[in-house]
Amino acid sequence: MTNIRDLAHEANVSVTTVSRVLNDHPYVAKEKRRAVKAAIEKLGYIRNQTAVHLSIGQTKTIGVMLPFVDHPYHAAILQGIAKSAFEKTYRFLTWQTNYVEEHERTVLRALAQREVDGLIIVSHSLPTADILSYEQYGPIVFCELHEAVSAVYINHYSAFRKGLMELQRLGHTNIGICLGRSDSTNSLARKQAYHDFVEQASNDWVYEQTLTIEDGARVAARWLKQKQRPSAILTASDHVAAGLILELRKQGYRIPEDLSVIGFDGSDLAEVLSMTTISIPYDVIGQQAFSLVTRQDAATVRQIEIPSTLISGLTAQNVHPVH
Amino acid sequence: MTNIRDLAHEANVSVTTVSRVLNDHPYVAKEKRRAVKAAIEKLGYIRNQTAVHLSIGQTKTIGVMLPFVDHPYHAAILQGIAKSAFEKTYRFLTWQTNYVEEHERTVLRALAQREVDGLIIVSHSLPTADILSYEQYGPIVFCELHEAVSAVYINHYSAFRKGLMELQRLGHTNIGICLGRSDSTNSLARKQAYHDFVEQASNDWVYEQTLTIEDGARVAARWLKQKQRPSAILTASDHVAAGLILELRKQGYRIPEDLSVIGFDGSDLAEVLSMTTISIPYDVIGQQAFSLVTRQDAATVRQIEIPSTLISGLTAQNVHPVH
DNA sequence: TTGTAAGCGTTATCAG
DNA sequence: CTGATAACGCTTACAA
Repeated sequence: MTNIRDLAHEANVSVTTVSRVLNDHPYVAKEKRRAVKAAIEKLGYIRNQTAVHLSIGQTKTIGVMLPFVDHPYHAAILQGIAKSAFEKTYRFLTWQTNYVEEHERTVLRALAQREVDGLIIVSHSLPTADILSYEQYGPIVFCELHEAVSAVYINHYSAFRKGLMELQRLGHTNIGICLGRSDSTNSLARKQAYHDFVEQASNDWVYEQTLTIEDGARVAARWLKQKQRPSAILTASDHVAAGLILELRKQGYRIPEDLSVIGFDGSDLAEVLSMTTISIPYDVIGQQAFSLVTRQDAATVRQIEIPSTLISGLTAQNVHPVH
Repeated sequence: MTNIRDLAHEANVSVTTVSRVLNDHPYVAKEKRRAVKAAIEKLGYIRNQTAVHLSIGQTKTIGVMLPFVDHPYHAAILQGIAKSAFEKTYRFLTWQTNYVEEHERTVLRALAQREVDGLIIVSHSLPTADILSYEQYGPIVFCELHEAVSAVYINHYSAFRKGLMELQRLGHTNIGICLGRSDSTNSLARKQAYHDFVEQASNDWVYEQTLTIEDGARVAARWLKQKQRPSAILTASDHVAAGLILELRKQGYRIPEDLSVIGFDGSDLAEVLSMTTISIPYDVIGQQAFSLVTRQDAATVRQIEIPSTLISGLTAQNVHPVH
């Protein structure tokens, strides 16, 4: 493997000059520059990035911690990161943690070991304070809102409020909600919005621990068993909404006549089912998180709120009058 | 930042001994080992991986080239890679190319520059030969079948055959197919299967360039306009099938009564729509590709075929007799 | 404009 | 068992 010393020898210059040519520095005589380029060509030289990284003390790589790479909205964030990284000729390393704390620790260790210059944490289960103790090794940006951390986030309180308001505008008073992981920051904000804005809020109508299509079907089963049923349900993901809708239709119920349903994410699934949903620009989250983690003044805490949008579909309508 | 020299000084041993302790080598006296560990603790030492990489001449990182990180089946492959990489304490760098050749070249260059030890190419548009010229820099594994390359692949010919046979079993003779990118290896294999196994094969019933839900809706529009319509369509992705099914239902047609549809991938979408589909274990592709690219004898060409499975759903049924 | 030489933080050879 | 010392391949003062 040819290195810059070989080049220097071949071109009859010093390694410094070679390095300068390689990095497009000024102050290199035309002929020498030409000579170096010729040597590069002749010897088929290719720069060894690892050596560059060691020398400059940076890897030009950022790390991404997320629970699942193949969940639609995490993948969408990843795609935003990929886009930005490519544009700025950065690389990114991805770690799938499955929310396992020991796996999350591996990611933090990688930052400490200088494998990456900074970290984007899409979602985590480790206590925030534990994570922040690694900030000494490099900037850390979250995609969920916490106090005193840099974050690019969705205001789930106001996003949920949007959905609840829409249902109330349609005349619904008996409204239920589906939540994801029980104690996540997001779920807490959503629950808060529910209790703040829905007068008839009832814990019987809070369906917790719903994440997948199957969970949606289970919500349907529970709804069917209830004596007092909500006339509308606001979910925390299009997947759950889809499971709910399709299971009820399979049972002969009509959506939205028998139950209004609003999804969350604005995914393909929502589009396919002409779902009313709250759309989130996940790719923008990724892009902003990337730009935050690579700023010069990355040490400064910065919080960027990403707006959500209600998309009207055919799964939520005026409350069905009781005969 | 404390380094092994500091440790050596603190523990009163040589850097070699420190390195040995760090790497759990035998032949280190108990007390010295203890002394080094104490020094590590005291100075809060953390190993610099970049230096390790430069020294051992490997990065313990593999690169992944794929067109879109947020397309369901690419994401599923990625998740398989993520799983295997984590288990073997490897890292992986992801590049999203959007099928842009210049972007694909960037990835190859990264291999040459030793940023990664090997490459997994999920899908590409660059000529295979161009890619293979980079094999001198490290092992390259494809997720599509080509001659003389290591690959983990789906036999699209036989997978499509499965779908076509199923439709014929149901009595269909007028069968159409949807294909993705026109000249991709996969499309060619699928077209071949179509012509080999369907007697009434007709180019009017080959819908090309279909990749998204919207494309599926366009297939529906075209199908509606045709005088001679196929009674069944085998698609190349659940997304396309979903667009087709939902658009036709919207227009008042019944699936499968008016048209039998078979999807491809075995995605969430298929599940939601109770679709008949051909399921592919994409995560397994990722895992196998990873194990191939990290083997000792990675230079040897190895090809691993991944099996596909027909999943019966409610979107394909016996051909509707003409009255 | 150019070059010498000292890092960057490890690993690994080889002699003791 | 242990330790000098030479790599690994590049960047960057500093001096000329």
